[in-house]
Amino acid sequence: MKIQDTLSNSEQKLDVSKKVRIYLCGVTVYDESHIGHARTIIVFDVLRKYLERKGIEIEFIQNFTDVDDKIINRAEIENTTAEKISIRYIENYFKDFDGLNVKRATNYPKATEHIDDIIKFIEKLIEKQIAYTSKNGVYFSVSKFPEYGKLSKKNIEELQSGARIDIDEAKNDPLDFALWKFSEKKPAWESPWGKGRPGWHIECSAMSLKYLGENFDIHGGGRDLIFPHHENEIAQSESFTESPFAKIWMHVGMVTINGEKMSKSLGNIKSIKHVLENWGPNIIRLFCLSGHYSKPIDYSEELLKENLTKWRQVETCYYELIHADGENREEVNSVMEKIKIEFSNALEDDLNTHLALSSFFQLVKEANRLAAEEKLGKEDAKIIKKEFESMLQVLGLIIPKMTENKKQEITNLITNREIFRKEKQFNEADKIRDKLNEMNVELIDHKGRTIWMKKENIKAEKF
RNA sequence: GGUACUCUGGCAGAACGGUUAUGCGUGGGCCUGCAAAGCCUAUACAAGGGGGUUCGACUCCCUCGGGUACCUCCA
Repeated sequence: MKIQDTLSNSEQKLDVSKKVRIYLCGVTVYDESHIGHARTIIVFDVLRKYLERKGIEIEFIQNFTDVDDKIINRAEIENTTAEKISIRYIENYFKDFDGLNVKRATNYPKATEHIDDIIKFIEKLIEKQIAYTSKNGVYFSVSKFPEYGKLSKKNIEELQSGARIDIDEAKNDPLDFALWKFSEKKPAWESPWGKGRPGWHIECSAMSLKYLGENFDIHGGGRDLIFPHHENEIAQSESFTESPFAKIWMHVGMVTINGEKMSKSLGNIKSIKHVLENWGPNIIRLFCLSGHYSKPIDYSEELLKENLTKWRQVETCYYELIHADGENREEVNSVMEKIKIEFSNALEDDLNTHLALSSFFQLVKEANRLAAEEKLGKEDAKIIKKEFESMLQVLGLIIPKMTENKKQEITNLITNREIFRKEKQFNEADKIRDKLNEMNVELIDHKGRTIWMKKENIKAEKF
């Protein structure tokens, strides 16, 4: 598999000969997550699920930043503790992302639970004279890391001349960044240099090293983390280990809205909770995967609607497949084989989910075509269904399941409707159909038989 | 201002020098008791502007222009 690497600015082969170690920068837990977060995490979810389908073992680490000024501010506003805030939003996070059908990471380390590791990390940097203590905290000396800027392609002189006026005259150099901030209040820990809390970037260096070791395979996050966050991580980690940090840097494009980045300050946030309520997980995932991950994607109701149409086709396909009972054999093997290969090839090539989706929809169309032409045999359906489900799994899409009781109830209603239809009592027959529609069950009349499909309840569809 | 990315048909979006993908939308049709869903079929001579390189460019180079992101916290 090839992945575009931000550092080398070229495609790199992912080594899958052994366990693949991935570190994804997660969220700062001070507020609700929005679909910008969702996209990044869904992209990595698909990457992970695809690799796992190939039988590759994955160690997937995603951190929670649970110590940060924003959390502290929020706690002050609400007159509560930072810990309570972060606990609340971690719970919130899992609610959102479980709802989006994102597989849980191997581990979700939190900064506050790794203070010792962070302190040890900083100690060694001080020992190496790469970090220094000032009156406000411990700083990383950027000038001691000559390669600084290699990820974001910035050069140090330009950064220095363009640096905004820094209030902190305790720093040797305006580019130096905090590893440890002195503070007496609230979330603060003892350290060899004084009471305080870690800076933002150090946690990822310390925790990725702890859980994934040196030189792990993929480090990811949103594009907006390239500078300064990931740049600083490289500086810290490579100074520490004196060996290359991550092998591949994979960055996901922003979600925009009306062409502008979705962000708190612009007030154009669409929370996952809100979108999930209205559109459900499948449509959101289809939307997030509809373009190449590295490019921005513009959020709009029209696009979600477009994906709703597609999702209905997927549902139809599923129910046609499970209800297929024909004898016909169309020799569907070769087509499926072709689609299957195209699907995988697309993902192998820098996780081209858009092309993978095209293949997937080709399968859906093929199945629906056979069904519409009354040619979908039971055996063929089995073959198609196997691939269908495999792709569904990789894409993280889920057909809502039904209880046996409900299925029986539907079958009974359909039988009754058939009787009315035979007797040409169409009013009565239509009443049953309406009743089923209210249950979000749609009937598909084939020649000589009627099948049903359960439609996912999409609130936004009603508007 | 600097750096990076980006600019494809009504919309969304691929293809990384030679097949004008694909989806949505729209028109027509099939199926149906009527619908719905689905399917079939038609539909766009598209490549930000201008130059090059080449037998041939959406794809490479130059240039001009638009957009976005980052340069402070940010997925």
